[in-house]
Amino acid sequence: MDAKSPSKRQSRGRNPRGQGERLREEIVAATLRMLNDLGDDQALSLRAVARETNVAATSVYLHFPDRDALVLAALERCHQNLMLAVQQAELTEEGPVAQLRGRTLVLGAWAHDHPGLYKVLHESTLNQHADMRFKEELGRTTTAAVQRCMDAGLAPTDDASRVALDLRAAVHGAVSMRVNQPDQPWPPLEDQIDRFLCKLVGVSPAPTPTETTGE
Amino acid sequence: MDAKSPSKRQSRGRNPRGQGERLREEIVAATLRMLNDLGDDQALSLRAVARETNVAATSVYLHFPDRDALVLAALERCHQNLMLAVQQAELTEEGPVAQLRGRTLVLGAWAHDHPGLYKVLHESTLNQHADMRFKEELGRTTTAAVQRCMDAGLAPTDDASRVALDLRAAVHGAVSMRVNQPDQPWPPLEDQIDRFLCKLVGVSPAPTPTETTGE
DNA sequence: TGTACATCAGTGAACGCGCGTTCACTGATGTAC
DNA sequence: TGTACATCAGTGAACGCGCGTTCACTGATGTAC
Repeated sequence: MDAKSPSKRQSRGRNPRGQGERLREEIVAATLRMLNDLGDDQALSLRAVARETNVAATSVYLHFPDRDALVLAALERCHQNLMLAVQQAELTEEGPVAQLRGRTLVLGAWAHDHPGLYKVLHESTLNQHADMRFKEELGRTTTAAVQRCMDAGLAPTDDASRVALDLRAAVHGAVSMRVNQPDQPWPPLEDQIDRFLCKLVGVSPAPTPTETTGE
Repeated sequence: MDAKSPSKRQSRGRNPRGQGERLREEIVAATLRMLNDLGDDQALSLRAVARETNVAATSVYLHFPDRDALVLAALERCHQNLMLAVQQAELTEEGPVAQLRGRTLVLGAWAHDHPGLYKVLHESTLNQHADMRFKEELGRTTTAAVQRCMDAGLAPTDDASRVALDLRAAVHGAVSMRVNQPDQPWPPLEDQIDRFLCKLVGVSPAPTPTETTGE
């Protein structure tokens, strides 16, 4: 009899004519929520997404040809969100080094806030079986950010794509370990990222000596 | 009529009296083979393992209380194998730097040879839901290897466990990216590992005979 | 020596479940004439 | 203005499948007496 009653679904009601795409959004949102909880794309079922959306399982097929298409669409949306957060961080900071640091820290923070999604995006078997070329953007923008540091003379000139790859690998590894073993007593990610920026990219130590982040 | 006939299982025959534990070994071996192919523990079914072993599904219960116990036992075995390979590499090399480099390279090579197992061991959701404390050994031995470099004056003295964690994170990230996106055009892992050793640990460049920087 | 019994190594049928997907359908809202 | 028809947004029942697990069993080999 209540909204949370598991035995019988709320009717939810249908969208007005011409607004059918709204359901698509709700389905994608539910998919992202569940993928984040599960941390594994294979564990997600189309039927569970439908239940979460308060909709018949068949209704999902109104917007997605099959389960895999649904998951992939959700992950592309997820990647867009992540890229947006990273760009936002870059715009907030001034100077190439602060921008590179800002975007890297935000990536770490995003992973901390959405550990399951980070896992699915970067570590699920979908990476092998599906076309996820949209992910290449992250590599390109990282290289560009590193290149800007070098161009400004704030990092030793080197092959920017190679340096960016090293940085990306190190940060991904640090994040991955934390995401996969959240109960382990990890030291602060921020400090580790700063070490990577110093040692791998060669920028001078973080401009903020304590924790006063920017302002 | 043939060994590979999918419709009807070969009888396989039973083990002689007192040798029942052999089946356990076969089941674990099949589990590891399949986990490596799948790269995901959730995708592995007890029934599939039984089929692969040419045995009734119920026979698995003779040696493991349930599916999860089977997977966990296989992963513990898997970790033992990995540790053995790493130790072996360490014994082969002479000097703390060569030993650290050797163990790190072997870890990378092992991941390259068993990408699915590497994924399951380090990136599966089992890490969150099961007790995999046996994995802590890898961290301890890495720290010890780094400490030996510092003690010998071959790396700047620092908090060895912190430096080891940075190295481990970086290498894990580099390996993880390659394992998860095997079709991407990655540069040689060996070079990347050498850069990590130089930049993160601070040892002098690899003693490889190619350009002989420090001979 | 025979024979009853225990143990060992494994089997086959059955259970209930959730899954992805297909199919024919419902019922409200718009539109052509 | 009425009315037939099209479109839209979504439903409910059904399909066959593989799954984890339980249960009672089989049949060979050892052992006590």
